Amino acid sequence: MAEMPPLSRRERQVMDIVHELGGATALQIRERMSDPPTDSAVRSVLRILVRKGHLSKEYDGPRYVYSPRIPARAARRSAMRHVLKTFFGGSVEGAVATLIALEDGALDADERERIMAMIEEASEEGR
Amino acid sequence: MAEMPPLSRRERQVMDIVHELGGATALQIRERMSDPPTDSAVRSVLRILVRKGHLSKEYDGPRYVYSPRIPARAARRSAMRHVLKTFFGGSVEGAVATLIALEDGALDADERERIMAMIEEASEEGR
DNA sequence: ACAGGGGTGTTGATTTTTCACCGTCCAATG
DNA sequence: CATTGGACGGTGAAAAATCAACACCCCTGT
Repeated sequence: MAEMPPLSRRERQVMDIVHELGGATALQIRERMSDPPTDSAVRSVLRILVRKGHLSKEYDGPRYVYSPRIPARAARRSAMRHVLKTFFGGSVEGAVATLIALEDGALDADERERIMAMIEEASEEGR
Repeated sequence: MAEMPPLSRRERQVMDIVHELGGATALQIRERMSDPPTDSAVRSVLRILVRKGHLSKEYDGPRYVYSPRIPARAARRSAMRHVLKTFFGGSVEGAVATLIALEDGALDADERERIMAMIEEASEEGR
């Protein structure tokens, strides 16, 4: 059950789409691709991803829905940990800075409050 | 100058290492790989990355140092934007939550303060 | 019952990626 | 000098990824 061999280009592209949607059909996935190959090509990589254990198939009505085998929570953490390490030298501070500056100007009062609260809690837990 | 074809597996692995180090020699890169191929193999993908315009070579003393062609700032933003979209549905709040919970318990008082300050500023700017 | 359409898996060929062997160059060593 | 060792790039062959054609369903409607 080791996670071994990193994903190929297409595989990663498909995984990203599935992660973004939570779960998706072959068609939905193909629609979100910028350079869509044949429907059958998409299915090929889907099949591979299932065999490798990264996706699961579930029969929903008349078609299959593919979903990440890894819980969303874990996937999020893993992805975030990776960019944190790769691009921010592990600096949470730096990462947050970039994050809040991303959606230029956004971040309404509510959101701000909730984030502040989260940080409060997080640091209290630490003791 | 189009950024087009996404990187292959190895290419991405190498790019990540170079990003993490800011700049690196062929040897340094090879050392950081979990499954290191031959030195010459590493150099091959390096050569490709340079040709594709993702890396630049600079002669530092007796050897080449490879560095990302894209400014670190832009790379960071781009990477963060991608995980934000893919794994957090664009929710900055969610992303920050995961971020601060990552280094379990960590986040010393200073860091916490600085982050709070940043958020304050960010939201004030918005008005 | 038949035709048409969507959804799926298989297969084999083409393209890309990955890699190590090898030759060169240079600098330091004996 | 001759030799050794590190750094480098070219080349072509092996392996992997990518893809489209094709063949099967299973429906639904004619």
